Amino acid sequence: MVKKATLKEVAQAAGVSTQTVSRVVNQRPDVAEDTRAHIQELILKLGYQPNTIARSLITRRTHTLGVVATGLEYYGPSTILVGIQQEAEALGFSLTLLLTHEPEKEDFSSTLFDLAGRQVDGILWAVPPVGQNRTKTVAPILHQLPPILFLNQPDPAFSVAAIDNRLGAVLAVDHLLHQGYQHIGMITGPETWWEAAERRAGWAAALTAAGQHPDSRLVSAGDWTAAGGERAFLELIQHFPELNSVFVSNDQMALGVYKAARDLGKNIPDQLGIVGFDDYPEAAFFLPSLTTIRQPLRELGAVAVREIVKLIQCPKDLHLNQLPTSVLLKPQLILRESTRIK
Amino acid sequence: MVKKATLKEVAQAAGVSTQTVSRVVNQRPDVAEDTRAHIQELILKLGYQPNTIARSLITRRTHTLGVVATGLEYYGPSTILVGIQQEAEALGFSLTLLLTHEPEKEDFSSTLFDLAGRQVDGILWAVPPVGQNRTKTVAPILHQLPPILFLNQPDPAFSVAAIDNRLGAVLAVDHLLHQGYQHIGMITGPETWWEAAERRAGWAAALTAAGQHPDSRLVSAGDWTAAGGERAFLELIQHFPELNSVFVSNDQMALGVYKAARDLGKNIPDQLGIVGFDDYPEAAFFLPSLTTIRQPLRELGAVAVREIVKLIQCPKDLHLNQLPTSVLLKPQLILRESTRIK
DNA sequence: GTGAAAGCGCTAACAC
DNA sequence: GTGTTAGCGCTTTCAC
Repeated sequence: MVKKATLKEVAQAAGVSTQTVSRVVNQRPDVAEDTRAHIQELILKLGYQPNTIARSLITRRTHTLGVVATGLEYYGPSTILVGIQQEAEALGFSLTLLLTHEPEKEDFSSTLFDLAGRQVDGILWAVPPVGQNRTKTVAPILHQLPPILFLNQPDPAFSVAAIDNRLGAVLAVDHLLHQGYQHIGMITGPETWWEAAERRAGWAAALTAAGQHPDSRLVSAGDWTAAGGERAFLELIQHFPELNSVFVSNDQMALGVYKAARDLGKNIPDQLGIVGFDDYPEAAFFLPSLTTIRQPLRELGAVAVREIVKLIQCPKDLHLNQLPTSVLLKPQLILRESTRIK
Repeated sequence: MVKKATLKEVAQAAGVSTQTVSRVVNQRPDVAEDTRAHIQELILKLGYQPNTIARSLITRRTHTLGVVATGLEYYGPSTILVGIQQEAEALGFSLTLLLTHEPEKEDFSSTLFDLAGRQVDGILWAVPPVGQNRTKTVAPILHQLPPILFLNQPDPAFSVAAIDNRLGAVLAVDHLLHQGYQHIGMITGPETWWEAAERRAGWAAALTAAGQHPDSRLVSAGDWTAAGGERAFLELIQHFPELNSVFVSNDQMALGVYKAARDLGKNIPDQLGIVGFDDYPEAAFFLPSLTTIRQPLRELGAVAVREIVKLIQCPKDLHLNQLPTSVLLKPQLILRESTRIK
């Protein structure tokens, strides 16, 4: 790469001070029209491109959001990321992306400090919290960090945007009950994911409300994949042959259940009712099509960006005194064939 | 956010020069052991975090790769991104992510200049090239940009890493022919995607090699989604009722074909053979399971990072004289039930 | 081993 | 309207 032109060089070429060029570059009004035109011409000619890094050093704004995510191979996380990116772009922010692969092992504080060192204006944390160590690890260093917003588990100590997973699960189970299914099993995601825990809790709550006991043996854990869903279902049905419906924690695992059902000769929905979670685009194309819980994932990403930008723009001194924001979006039941009893 | 400690403040607290602190921070050997220990302690105590931006300004290295991608909602692109991120992290690079939504409309050069202004060390371009304007638009400004590598369409003028999509299509069609399917249709992706065009070309080449005419009426375009695949197939079968197999440009669209086949009462694989492309995790769980072309997508991402890092580390003066690199990875046929004729 | 001086590319604050 | 001065936080160079 050839050396790029600097502000100073443009200024010299134009015979003006760097300040004047700076004013042109930043579209300030107080420059004479012909000076501006002349400089603009030189900028083009020299291929001048402002050095964002130098600018950031002095303005203390990078217009960059740090995004920490995991599981981009799954529908949920990648859709949220798309939502984040779109809104960020619309608001003039770019993204620095960090992916973690083993959320359990992750060291919160070093990742956060890394991002802080990069001078991101704000942080979006989309990794499931493991246990309660968020409070323990993050709270004490919060004052050394830029504004941070978590995309899961609401917590009065932090700003959060999330989807009401528990409500989604309740919608799913209530629907199954309403359709007349009696024995409702549950296939959860990995227990380290907050989403998985919430969906399970919603399942339990809905059963309890209906006067049933949410026996933990009615629950089996998958790993978000179809293969995991199949495995979990086979395990479940072995212990509970009378099971006639399952609430599955995501659509991919539900597909695994379809396969197991076929292999066992169980008809969906007559002998086995299934409700998934996500409403990913293929769910409508399962055979039979999958009843599921639709999540506003892109909106979640967009809301998260809007909230963090609000926090960023709030005057620094108010920053810590301010109450953390908390947004909870509602999911929605999508009725299809996998729970339709004629 | 509270004001963070600077190098200078640490130096003052320690009663040494900034230089000495800098040496400690950068793990230089030439510092007395007790000086180092003392400073290290203060760094911890003050919560000092080096400002990467200031460092980059002077070292001219950001250890950041700019990634321009699109279609993260699809399996291919998001898997490539995961591969990119893993390898980048392993090599000590972080990512600045730019997503474009309408690759057709995208203005190459402004995006590239934007990234260059952010001082990324290298650029990974994972957006499909529209027509031939890559050559026209990018070539003339190449000398003003950091090293750039394209994740598609090989071109002697640029460094590229890609998967041999054409070969994949040939594998698919040859397999169908070998299984005895006579009338082989094709469902392509959007024509603006290089991958789609290549797969179509491979289909045509394989048919031609077998003495058949690749009639363009045997081709229908989808949009990578199951819904699009269904639509494209219905269109196809209406014009060619004798069609008994299709090569579908990705697995999601293949799922749409399954649905159409069921609605038309066509049995897979006896009356309709189907080969997909991607081998995304759910393909093995389709009913019947889907024969498809597996792409080494994560590896593609990893290779791309390795190549761009090589370019970055190559001495600047050799940079432009050097021949562009080109890596082409091979896909693989995965045999399953959707093409099995007993 | 350690420090002083210079400056990366840019903008803020003020003077004229 | 435009220029001057100062300095963001750090590393480089070279002196001691």
